[in-house]
Amino acid sequence: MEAVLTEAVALLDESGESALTFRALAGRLRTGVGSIYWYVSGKDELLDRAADHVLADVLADTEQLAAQDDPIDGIRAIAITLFDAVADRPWLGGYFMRDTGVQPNGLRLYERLGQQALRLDLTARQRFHAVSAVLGYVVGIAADLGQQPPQEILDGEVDRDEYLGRFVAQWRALDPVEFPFLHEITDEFEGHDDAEQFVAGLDLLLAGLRLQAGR
Amino acid sequence: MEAVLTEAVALLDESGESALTFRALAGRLRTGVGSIYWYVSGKDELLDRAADHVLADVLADTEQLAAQDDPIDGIRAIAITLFDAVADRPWLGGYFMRDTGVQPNGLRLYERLGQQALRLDLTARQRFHAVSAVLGYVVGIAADLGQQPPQEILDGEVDRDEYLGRFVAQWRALDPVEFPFLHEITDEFEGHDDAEQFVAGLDLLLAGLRLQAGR
DNA sequence: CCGTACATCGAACACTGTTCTATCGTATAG
DNA sequence: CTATACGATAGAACAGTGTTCGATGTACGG
Repeated sequence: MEAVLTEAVALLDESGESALTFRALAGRLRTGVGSIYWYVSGKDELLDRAADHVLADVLADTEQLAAQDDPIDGIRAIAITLFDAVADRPWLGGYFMRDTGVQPNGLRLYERLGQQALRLDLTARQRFHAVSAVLGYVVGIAADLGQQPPQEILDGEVDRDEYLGRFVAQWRALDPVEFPFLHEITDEFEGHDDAEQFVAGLDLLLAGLRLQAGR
Repeated sequence: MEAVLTEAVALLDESGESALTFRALAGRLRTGVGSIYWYVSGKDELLDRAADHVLADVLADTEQLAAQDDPIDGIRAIAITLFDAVADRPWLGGYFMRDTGVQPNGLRLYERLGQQALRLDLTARQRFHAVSAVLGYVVGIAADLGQQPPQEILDGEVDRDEYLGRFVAQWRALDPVEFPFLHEITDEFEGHDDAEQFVAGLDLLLAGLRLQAGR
């Protein structure tokens, strides 16, 4: 059982979502496809369990972060840890939101964020909305990053910078009068850092929360 | 061509992502599967184009919203319009982020948000981050809602309230000492409104942005 | 020795996206 | 009028997928 999950995660990490087939997984485990179905009801459950499996690590990493002085700093740290985990596991993005609320580790992570919110002077509803918003934001950015580059870059044929460069070139070719924002953005986009971008947005969200909590 | 897209969207709207198969689509169009490949290079492009196709409507709906007095109100209105569109098209969630930056309407929507941001007193980088954050947040919440209920509710067998009730019951059964937040949340979750929840988080984000822009 | 429960396996099935080739219809050139 | 080229259609074939199912093994208590 444990081996099934770890090997499934390994396959996902190495070659992405499409590489996780029952036959490939069975091959790795040196067993038959039928055996996997004894542990797992189907592919959906396999992916859910795999996602929750890696969430265990995230949960462990956020263990001591809960002791932060400022609860909002606590939320910030947890969110960043979660983002980092998803950043180098693009496949996670789409599946861990499905876990929140059902799978054990997803629940615990939700709770961990919520316990920081409990230390804020908010109504229950405000707390509910705040935690959901933070989680939703993390998922959204993660999903954005999750779109795996179209194979060429995965094979190493094309450089990542060159890949992004195509977008930039395409944007620059647009009419500057009709697309003033895109033109201004282009320079920022070139050589931008995903993590930095994520944190910048997170801080906007948390600034709003801070305002609401009167801190 | 146009018919292919509209019929594809119709299939997606009616029965979700899994219902859109080349054979089903060909059947509706009273044609062969091979014909579809003349218009579209594969399923990826079909989904991209379908997503961009409905974004045209969103774009039209946000047409007059750009004239808002306050640019942040403008961003708010555009974001809500986009959310509404995704809310009753769960399949859209996962595919329109892939469009932003590539497909025409996705780009225009991005630009439309950005033009509001241009009216704010921010650095180019701050603008870039702000717009990306808003879009990421919308996508994240949308993806959360996008997880289609597991068929039973789609068939009408099980009531939506009863479906959510299962979650609530499961949460209530947890240890209140270990999960204080979840217990507090439970009441809020019961009979919560998705749209209201979305707007609440959006307003937190925009409050932070307002602070940054000095308004 | 049996029997029962757990566990394994892989062939078979129904379905998917995709490719390929044959064919149609129609406009334009000779 | 005929020939040719080309936009467009159609469906059979292929490789690959998740899933089912029954046959087979293994362990252990009676």
